[in-house]
Amino acid sequence: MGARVTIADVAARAGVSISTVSLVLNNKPTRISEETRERVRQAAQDIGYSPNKVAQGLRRRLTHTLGLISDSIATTPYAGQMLAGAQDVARENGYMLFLVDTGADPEMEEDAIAQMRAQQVDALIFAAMWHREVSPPSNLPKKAVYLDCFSHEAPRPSVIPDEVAGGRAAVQHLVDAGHTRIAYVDVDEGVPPVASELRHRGYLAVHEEHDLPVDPALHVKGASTHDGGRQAAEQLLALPASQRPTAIFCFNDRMAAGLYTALRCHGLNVPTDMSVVGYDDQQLVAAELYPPLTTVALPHYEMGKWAAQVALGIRAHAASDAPYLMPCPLITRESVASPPVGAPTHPGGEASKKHKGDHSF
Amino acid sequence: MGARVTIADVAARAGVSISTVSLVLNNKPTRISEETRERVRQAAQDIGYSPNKVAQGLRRRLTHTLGLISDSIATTPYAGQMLAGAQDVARENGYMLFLVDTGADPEMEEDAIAQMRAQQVDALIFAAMWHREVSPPSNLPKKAVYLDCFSHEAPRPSVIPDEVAGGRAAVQHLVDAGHTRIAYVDVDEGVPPVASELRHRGYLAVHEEHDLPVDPALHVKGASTHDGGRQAAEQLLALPASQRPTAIFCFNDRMAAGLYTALRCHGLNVPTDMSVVGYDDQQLVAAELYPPLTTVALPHYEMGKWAAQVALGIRAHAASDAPYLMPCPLITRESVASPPVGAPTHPGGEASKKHKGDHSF
DNA sequence: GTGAAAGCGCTAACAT
DNA sequence: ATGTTAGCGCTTTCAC
Repeated sequence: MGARVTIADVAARAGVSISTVSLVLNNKPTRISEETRERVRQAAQDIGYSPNKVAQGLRRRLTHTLGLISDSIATTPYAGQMLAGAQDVARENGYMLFLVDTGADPEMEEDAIAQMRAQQVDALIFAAMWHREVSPPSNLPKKAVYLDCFSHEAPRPSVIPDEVAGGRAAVQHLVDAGHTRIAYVDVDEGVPPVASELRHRGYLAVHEEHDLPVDPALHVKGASTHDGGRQAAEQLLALPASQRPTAIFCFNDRMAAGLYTALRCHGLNVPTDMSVVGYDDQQLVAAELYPPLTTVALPHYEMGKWAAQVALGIRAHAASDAPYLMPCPLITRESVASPPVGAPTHPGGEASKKHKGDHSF
Repeated sequence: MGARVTIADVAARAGVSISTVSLVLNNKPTRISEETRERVRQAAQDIGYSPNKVAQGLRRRLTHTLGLISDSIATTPYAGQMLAGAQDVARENGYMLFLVDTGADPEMEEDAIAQMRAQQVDALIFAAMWHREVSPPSNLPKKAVYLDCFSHEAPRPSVIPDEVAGGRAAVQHLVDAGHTRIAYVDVDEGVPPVASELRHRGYLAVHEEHDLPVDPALHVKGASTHDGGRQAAEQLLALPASQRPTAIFCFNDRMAAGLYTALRCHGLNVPTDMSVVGYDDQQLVAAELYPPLTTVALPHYEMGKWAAQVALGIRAHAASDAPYLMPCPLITRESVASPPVGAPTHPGGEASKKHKGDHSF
């Protein structure tokens, strides 16, 4: 854009050589008199000089740019906080962020990587909108880092959410509130997201730890949408009274919203008749449900920061190929209460201490 | 990153000078034998050469980068499609996108602009998350363009949604369905968004065109959230039966969701008991309500494209300072039906043709 | 203490 | 039809 003022202009105005200008403006430990330094700084200030980053980049072979390639985090209302995290650490460290969304198209991914290389980015983040395994193009730089995804074929430093711990936290919270019959509304998709099984693992672990029986009828599935949640809830509500859950742990907030709808249609109240915990802490959704949804937050912002920090070498990461597991905090709101009095605690209403390992199916 | 292969390497391998390489790789109309051209292309291909954009940028004084500064579109789940639009245009035209979110902090905005200039971006977009007037820093380049915002002090080409037409479309749709008592659930904020008044203008225009009376009691306000919508609905529902609306036009989808909640709590069904139209077509919200919400879409993607196109000079824009008004399409889903039979058509149940201009309050 | 000069990788006159 | 040369704006030895 306009700013055609170069280092030569500063030098001229300060009556020194351009190398002197460069030296003082970069605070090089070269011995230049404080007097000249001041004169140079003043001159630069006066004419509004700001170094041309492109020229600097060419010379220093460092562009102070960070590339972020994602399938669609930038263009989807879901995981934008990852961008926020990455952006913040970039800015704090004087980096600019190059962004490209590829729609997960391999050809575009490869092209995006080529573009990033051509632009001489100093570091690169390869991100996914939702936690999954990816197969990045072969031209992915060695120094890239994965954000919200990982790859076995092409391992790199990687951050993903600690889904198992998240699932545990959700279910433990329900158990703490007194629930023993807890349903898991799972997602039912062609390729189930890795999160699905991981969260369920957390669900099972808590059951095992508390010697709670696991009722297969309480593990229902549906599409990962509002409507999927609604339909899953209908399944649960169709169960005989003695078998019904008193609480539901839901794969995500969208489905939890569907749950709310179904429950309300049946005249059931959240949380007095049914407790529900979601997952994601989706912005503009979880906190806006009525009542506000207790849920497990996906640490998008923190993961974004982590990725940018290790990409820029500001943060060390373990040498192992194991992804870094970012904690998923439980966000307590108003959708959980004690079970209604008189609710059955176990199938048929008989309380029982089942032996461990009985929760397989 | 790795790619340390330069034009000199290609020249060496092809047995020509670097200028020849440059000439053929840039398809310059200089007469170089087809034979040599092929040899050069082959050599480049063989060693995986890709021109250093930084060096090119320095020399050509054109970096093929587009800067996008926003208050928070990238980090908020709301208007990400603007980014998508800008990104798509950038990519299609061989540009890379520099992104920075400033949180609307003037100091950060100024700094972001300075960074963009220093990076020698070829074009700049200044964007807002929601349609508003902005006061950009004084260092905003002359060639910048506004996206989803505008400024009187520092005019530039600008795109904003055609809110008046959107409001008209919504209310006209309701009138077409047979409604005559239509409420407007407005937003009640310290500084009301410019959209608020504009959409209301559309509401009034339709009433005037159809000689429909405008009942001030039907213009209620609340916070622009789920809960604000819920409370506004309660106000409407507290009206005597004869004064109740049969349809509600809502400032945004979040509030419409709150409306749904309140309606359901009162045992009212959408759309048979009450029709509702929202605004925004917010991703993962509007289509996921139950029933899916008929709403007016904010043309985020199209606005993003427009901004990028005029910023890059691919698209002409009118010389005037008037912002370009992007149409807001009505998205018809399932929240609108005819009014219930027997519903009053006007206050007190008496139908009436009021004279024009009677809708002031 | 400060300046001259070389060069980052590339483009574009200008030669040949 | 192709090569030589002079920079783009900056950093960084190396002289003085």
